[in-house]
Amino acid sequence: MNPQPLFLHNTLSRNKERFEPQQPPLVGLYVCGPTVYGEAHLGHARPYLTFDVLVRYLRLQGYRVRYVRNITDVGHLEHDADEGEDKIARKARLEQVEPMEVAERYTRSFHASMQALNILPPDIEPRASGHIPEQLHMIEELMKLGFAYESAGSVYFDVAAYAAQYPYGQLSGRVADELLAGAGNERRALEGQSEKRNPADFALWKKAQPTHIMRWSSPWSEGFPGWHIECSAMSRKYLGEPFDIHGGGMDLLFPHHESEIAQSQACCGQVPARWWMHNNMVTIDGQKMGKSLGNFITLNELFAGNHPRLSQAFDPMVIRFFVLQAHYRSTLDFSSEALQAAEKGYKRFMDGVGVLMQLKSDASGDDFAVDSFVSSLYDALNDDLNTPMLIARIYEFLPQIHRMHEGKAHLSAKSLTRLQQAVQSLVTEVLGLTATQQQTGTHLNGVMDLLMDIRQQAKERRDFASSDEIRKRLELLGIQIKDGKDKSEWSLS
RNA sequence: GGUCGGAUGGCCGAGUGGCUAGGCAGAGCUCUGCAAAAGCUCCUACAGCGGUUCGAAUCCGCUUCCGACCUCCA
Repeated sequence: MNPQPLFLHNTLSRNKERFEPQQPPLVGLYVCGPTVYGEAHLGHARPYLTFDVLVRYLRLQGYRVRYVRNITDVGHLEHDADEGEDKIARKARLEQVEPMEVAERYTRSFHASMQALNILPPDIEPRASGHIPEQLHMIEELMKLGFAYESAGSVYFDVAAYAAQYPYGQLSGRVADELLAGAGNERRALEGQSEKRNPADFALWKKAQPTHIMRWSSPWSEGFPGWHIECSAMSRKYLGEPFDIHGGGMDLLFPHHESEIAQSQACCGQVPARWWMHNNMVTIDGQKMGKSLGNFITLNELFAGNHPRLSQAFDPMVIRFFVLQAHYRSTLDFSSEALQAAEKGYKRFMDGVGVLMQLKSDASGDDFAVDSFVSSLYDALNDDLNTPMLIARIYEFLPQIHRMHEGKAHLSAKSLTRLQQAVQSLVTEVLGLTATQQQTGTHLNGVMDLLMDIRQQAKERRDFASSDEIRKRLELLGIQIKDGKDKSEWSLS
């Protein structure tokens, strides 16, 4: 248990603030989940990884976290689609399947990728399509309160009416007057603009065009919910208002999260979440990795090494380690070289941790201060989840571990146990890193034991021609032999 | 144009006033029948120009360059 306070950066104040939930030990966390109309890519992995570490750390500290992460399966208007049709509907027509079939397929694929990355599932994973009544209800409330209006079957949020009563733009630093005056709208050609009272207004409900397949009944039209209302309605339903932490990618800051705040504040009179946390983007060649830019690499491509930019396949744990080696609020530049560096570093890291776990105490005194080292590890996480700092401090400690392993340094049983427990819980439970799994069957293990015995006998006869022949031919089969002092080890490469 | 964030050694990436982060690559060494792996050692960078300070990668100003958001996007 860590007695030190945890500081988390709050986008609302642009400062690190000491985290204290409203009703300890309960913590309510909402994270914007994926829109399931395509394969998850590396950029998607970042927020889920970031908040996975947060949830794991909070739980280690004894908090009871309710983690809600939605699945957006109702589709949203696609601006650059020719007919302005629903993203999911468009994909469905192309693939000749039901829209929900597409959503289901990519939801399953998303779950598989998350599991591979050892990202714990959220406690509640609500689907937008399953919460249409809640969204309709919230829209009706907003209309009743005078913050929304109907226009040609669609319903829009009235930003001017809202801004007259509440501060608008506080999260993103936008100035309400300028937005209302249409600043930055020069390049907009959004469909439906003429229906709005003001260009800054955003849709709560959209009337479906005849070609639009995904549609639900509402008091105003057959249509579908607007771009931001699902998160407001679902977070309110499962976490109440206000809840503790709302998370998501930086690109959602505006308009998505700003709109969520406006909707919820208009309804309930307060900002819906106390902490707003935003992870930075994954870049590739200095540019954001994103669907619309077409420069993304899917997680499955990374796991399989199946992309022109990749020289090899990467273990999901290496991807996880790679992402955690950068602080979540910094951009992270992707390249195959950077991943290869992470792969090698990860192996050394986990090997060192593995050596530590095998250590036995044979001393009564301590050769170094375990307590200050362990607290320095917690300090890193307490400082706005500084995972790269945590990793670096463990790396720095690796030589000490090796000195102990060689019998050149010692720790008492009590200190060693404390060290092992701390590293174990931080590396395995919080960072979520586990040794990469080697898939070997019992048959292979048996055959390899036999071969290794034969080779060992050859070595003892100083028949190096034979032992080298075995090693060379196994290497061609993808099995690597490493000779130690007394015995040899093998591994699939 | 507006809002926000960056520029750190060959590459990735921490660090908000003094104590050379760390990883990868590279060099040397140890171990070893050889190889591989591993371990040890070395490699002292902070875009530019001013300013504040005993002292600045870190604070302030200016300049240059880059990115995110302002339109679905993690």
